[in-house]
Amino acid sequence: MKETRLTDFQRRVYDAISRVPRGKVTTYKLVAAAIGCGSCRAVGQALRRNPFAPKVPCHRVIASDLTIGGFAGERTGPRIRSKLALLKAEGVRFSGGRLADKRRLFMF
DNA sequence: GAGTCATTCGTTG
DNA sequence: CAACGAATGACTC
Repeated sequence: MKETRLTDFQRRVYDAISRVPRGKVTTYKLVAAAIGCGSCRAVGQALRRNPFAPKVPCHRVIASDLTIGGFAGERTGPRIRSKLALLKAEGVRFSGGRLADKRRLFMF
């Protein structure tokens, strides 16, 4: 059991996503910019491990291209399907694997 | 210490 | 318009 897995960076990522209201989604780049990181990959890294799941709605984070991005460590597969279904259940509509309404994007 | 990653941007064909 | 490679920052083994 190691608690040291949480770094200052990860803490900011989870905090940023945690403040995203239900029915809205955010992008890796937005989160990265919100925490002050120049790399969007670092954000995905934190979500991929997601030690705070499901406390942290990592499924509310999509790519800046409005694409679904990834989920559960997979960029594609049945897990992504679940992510889409989950967002849809929250009021977020996706079309062709991309966010139908960018207005659902939550900006910090 | 090196490799990997759920990304993004820019350039080239 | 489409596709590929390079860049970047952090995490894990």
